[in-house]
Amino acid sequence: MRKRVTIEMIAKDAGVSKMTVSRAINNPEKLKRGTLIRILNSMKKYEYKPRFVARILAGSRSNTFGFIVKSNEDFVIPPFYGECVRAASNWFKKHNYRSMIFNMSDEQSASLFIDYVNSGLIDGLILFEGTHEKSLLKALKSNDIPVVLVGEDPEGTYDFYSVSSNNYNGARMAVEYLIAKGSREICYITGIGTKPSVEERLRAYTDVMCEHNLEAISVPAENTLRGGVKAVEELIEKHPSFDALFCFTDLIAIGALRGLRKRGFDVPKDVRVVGFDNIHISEYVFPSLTTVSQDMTLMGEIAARTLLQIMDETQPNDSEKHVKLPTRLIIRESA
Amino acid sequence: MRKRVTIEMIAKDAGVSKMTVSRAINNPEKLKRGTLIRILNSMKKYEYKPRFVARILAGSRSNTFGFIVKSNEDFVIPPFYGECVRAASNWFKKHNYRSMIFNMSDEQSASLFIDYVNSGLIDGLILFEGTHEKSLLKALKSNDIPVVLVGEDPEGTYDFYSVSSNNYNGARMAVEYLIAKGSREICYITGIGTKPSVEERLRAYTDVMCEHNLEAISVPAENTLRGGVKAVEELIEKHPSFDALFCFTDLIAIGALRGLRKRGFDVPKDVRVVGFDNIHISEYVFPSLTTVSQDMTLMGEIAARTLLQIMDETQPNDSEKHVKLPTRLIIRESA
DNA sequence: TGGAATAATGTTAACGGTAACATCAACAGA
DNA sequence: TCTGTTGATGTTACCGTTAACATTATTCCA
Repeated sequence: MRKRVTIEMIAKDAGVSKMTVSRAINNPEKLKRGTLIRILNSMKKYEYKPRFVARILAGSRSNTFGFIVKSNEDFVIPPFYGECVRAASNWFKKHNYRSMIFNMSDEQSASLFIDYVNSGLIDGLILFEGTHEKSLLKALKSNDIPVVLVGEDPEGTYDFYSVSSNNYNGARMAVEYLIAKGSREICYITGIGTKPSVEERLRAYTDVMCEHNLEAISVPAENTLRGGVKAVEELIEKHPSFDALFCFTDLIAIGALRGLRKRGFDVPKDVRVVGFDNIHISEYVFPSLTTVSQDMTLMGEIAARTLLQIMDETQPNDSEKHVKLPTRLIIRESA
Repeated sequence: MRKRVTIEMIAKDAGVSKMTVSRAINNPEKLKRGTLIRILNSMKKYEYKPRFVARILAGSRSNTFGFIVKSNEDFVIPPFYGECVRAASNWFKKHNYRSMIFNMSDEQSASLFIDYVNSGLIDGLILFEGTHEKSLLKALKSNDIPVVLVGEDPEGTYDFYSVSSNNYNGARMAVEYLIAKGSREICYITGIGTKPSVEERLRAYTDVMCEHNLEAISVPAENTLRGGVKAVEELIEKHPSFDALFCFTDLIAIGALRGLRKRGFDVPKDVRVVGFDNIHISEYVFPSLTTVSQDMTLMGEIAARTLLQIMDETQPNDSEKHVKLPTRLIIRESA
């Protein structure tokens, strides 16, 4: 490998000082036309690329945003995040920012990642649920890194921006729909933990059931395909007479479909099933899944836009600090 | 935000020179016990974290590996990669290396990413199929970055290491199984492009069909769920009498299941379906998918191990430069 | 006990950029 | 013609670390 091309070599070749080359890169409008052209030619000739880490050390922005995700046993990037990552990435790219994805599955990876943050390698972050490591949040706050939480809005100590869905209304729609369809013994497979999404959807379910004088029965499940299978088995054991299932997520619901089939239940004839999230594959499983759709594309766009605004110092006003988007019920074959 | 803690402050606090602090971090065994302890205490007291970019600029390794993936319309990280990313990540983590994921969907993202490579921010890379951008490969080669290609083994100009499966044998097994089951009009939904995986599986299919004096009929499809649906529609139009489908990937196969059902075909009674990859969700769809399994976990481990070996200069010998792993036929409900 | 070998630490100069200030040329207005 | 202003470029210092070499302290053995 030949020697690295540095700004110094370009300066010499173009017959100017380093600083003038630096200006050609960062403030081209401040140079005389002829000088600029000469420098650009030299840069092309040597295939010069400024060295990222040197710029950052000298105090520049990195123009890089990151996504922090938590993988589960089914997917490295849970499909629920997918659309959002895609939309935000596109937004960043359009504004000439890089973006990258970090998998934060444990404390160790958090600490490794914090090095990045502390070094100025990251200008802003989108965090998904399950990645709110305390040490990470602290590092982000103390480095003053703009953050947007997506999908979950924990009104925590750190007061970051957030974009999420109206979980309560979404879950209500689902349960009310099942009741309208004629289901009476509707069980709920809920999520694990004390996240707002878990609590709000559960509350909606119990509220609606209560309003209709129906018994609310819920079992918890890991947010995975297997979690759905296991929860169904538990339900069949404890409450074999249910005629509908509302599930905390599509992943669980797809697992539930499999669990039901294994035990000989027909969906939707014997049991109606409704999920939450509307991940892409839900349209393709059999029976295709009736579900509550979160507008992940919009969430991604809003998150990205918010980060860019924070960086431009045109901070969105506080009323937009915690955005909650409406959900839609998508009716397919499973209910 | 208070002022950054630098190595200088630690040096002063511990009453030593910067260099000694640097040694405490990088070669603690070279210091006198007392000095080391004093320095460690100071570091803890000030919560000192060395600044990543400064180390790299001064010539250190980044201890960071990257995955380059190409998202499709269904997933940001195609599930096929998933297990591999997970396995390799764990391997890296165990050896105290960071890893991160880059989505390389177009030329622009390639050029942004190349900045990273040129800066020394990346010590090694795992590339998945579809990410072999020419400009990227060139940058990797000229920066002497260790690379392992996973899943595809294009014997290209750059001669990188690779880990892939024996596509030919895998596909043969699938088609022979279908024939053994009694299928005769077996169509193949093939992939797009001239990748080895596409060519080898297609060749295996035509070879087996030919050996049994059966007509080989194939249609191409995008490697997505929708691609599977569309290909089935095309087949029904052109060759409505098929009794089995072999698909280039599970994603296509799952799409095909949906397409078949829409047209009233029962799987496996009317049509047997076999996929390729054994992605996690294939076990959960209905009917669960019979498929050719690639050992992605092992591929990930081998890829990670290879990278580490290259860095240790204990380069694996050339016989291991292009690893091809065996595949297994996983029999489930769809065939 | 002295001198060589070795261990422990210090000093200097990079790494490759940019900020802040300095300089110089060109031009306008008095 | 002189001076003030502006525009274009150069100089110096610094970002925070490590490599390479220099120095000093310690140990070992004749």
